[in-house]
Amino acid sequence: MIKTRFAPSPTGYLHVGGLRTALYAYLFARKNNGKFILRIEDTDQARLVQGATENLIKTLQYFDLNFDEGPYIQSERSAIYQEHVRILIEKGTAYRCFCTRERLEEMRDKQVQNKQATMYDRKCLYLSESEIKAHLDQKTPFVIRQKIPYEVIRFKDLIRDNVQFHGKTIDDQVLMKSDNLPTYHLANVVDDHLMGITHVIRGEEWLPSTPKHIALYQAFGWTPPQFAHLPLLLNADKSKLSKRQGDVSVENYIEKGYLKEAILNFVAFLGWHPGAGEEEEIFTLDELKQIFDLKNVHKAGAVFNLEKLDWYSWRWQKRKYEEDPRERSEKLKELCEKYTSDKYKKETQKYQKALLTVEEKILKDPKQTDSYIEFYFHLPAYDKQLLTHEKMGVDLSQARESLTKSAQVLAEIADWNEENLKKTLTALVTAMGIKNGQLFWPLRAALTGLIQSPGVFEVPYVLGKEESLKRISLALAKL
RNA sequence: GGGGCCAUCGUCUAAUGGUUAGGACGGCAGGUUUUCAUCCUGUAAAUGGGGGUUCGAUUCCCCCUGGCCCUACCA
Repeated sequence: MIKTRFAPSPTGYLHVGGLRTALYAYLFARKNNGKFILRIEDTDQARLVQGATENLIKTLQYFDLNFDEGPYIQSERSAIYQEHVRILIEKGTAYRCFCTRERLEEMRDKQVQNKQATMYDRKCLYLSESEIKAHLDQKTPFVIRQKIPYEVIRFKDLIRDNVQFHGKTIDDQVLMKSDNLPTYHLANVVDDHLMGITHVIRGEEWLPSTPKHIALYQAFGWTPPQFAHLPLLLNADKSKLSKRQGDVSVENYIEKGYLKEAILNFVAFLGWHPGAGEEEEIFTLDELKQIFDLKNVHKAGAVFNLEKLDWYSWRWQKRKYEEDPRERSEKLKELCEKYTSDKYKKETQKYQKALLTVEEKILKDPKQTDSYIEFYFHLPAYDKQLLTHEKMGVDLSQARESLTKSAQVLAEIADWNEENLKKTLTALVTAMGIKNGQLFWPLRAALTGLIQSPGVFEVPYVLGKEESLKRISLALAKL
């Protein structure tokens, strides 16, 4: 039975790279009718963040990446690791190291100076029984190190095929810290084995650690699981995706209004492709479950490119809202609530009408909501040149004429609605014998004071008759 | 310094020992639209370099170059 796990550290938020790792591990398990479990790797007390675990679980569930077991919490499994490291010491594949941090630092400095590899010199490996006993009696703090075998360590990675390292190039890893908590390497191997993980799917940054893990499995006499090291997610400059160069927190993207389907679809395609000439790029989680295969995961890292995310987002919005228009209005409501300032909300009727005219833009970029509707409430200052448009054949005198006539016919509209506005204004175009743009451009510009805005029929409707006529006369005053 | 991984348009990627090296995003141009957006059409844009193997290499092998990852009592 296939079993995969997602094993994040609770450092505060879910990293987009972590989301993709979780997704692949989840998809692989589901595709093969296996299990997917969650394990929280919180053995570093210094990096613990309050509430991070809860947040991680919540976010995973938000994406419907449901786990079948767990969450297992490593900090609660301390006794298990201690028992296992004891076995290693007995077998002689791990040893206590009493070296002080100062000594280690000094040693490393020297090695760097001499352009040597920085590795522990195994001083404590050669301590005699009595020396060890003396240290123990004196309660000298110690760590437990893994004795890396002096031999070639090979393994087959599901994505990278054969990989090998020589033990002599690998440092004797700390397995148990002086606070009696295990390091990643120990806890990870012990847990993966005990939890029956068959496939370790994780980021490529772990590739150089894998021989240490293999050696550990061997030391315990266990069969190692299969490994699949995923390509890294990269910044625009190709370095490992980092906080410094942009948003890496999944929660931030949710906050920004991206649909979960879009986010998932997007990260799924960062480093993976259905292959076989498939050209469709929009897939649901269920569809991904059917077609996902580790064989189609790439080796090279993938730049995390937000422009494509925007496209996915738009495509998913259209798809979802076509399926369910109610969802669209709920989403819109939620976004407006979050992104428009209260001063606009006070003018409830106008505000709501205004929103209708910019719905699509809000969905595409919710944070701009305020600026989309601002002009309805305050006419921006503008130059009279805005009322002209060379390409459309609108000069200042044309603008004056169009606006004057517009004001006349608009003043006579009794029932002020979009339909009537459209009827009246198109009739005016015909009557004047001019092109649409020659009337509509200056009118829209006068009403909005903007170079781009919602349409010329909806704007005056939202503004109301009085305000519309007022803005037209303000424009005429400039001419 | 040591070890390892990787290399197709700007980006995400497809494909194959023989193709006009395909798609998508973005760009540009045009069209629709009163403007922006949407939508539609078109277009530019890639196999890092050098050696092999082969009738033929982007594909297989080697070297180089470049990029990245690891090199903590972090994960």
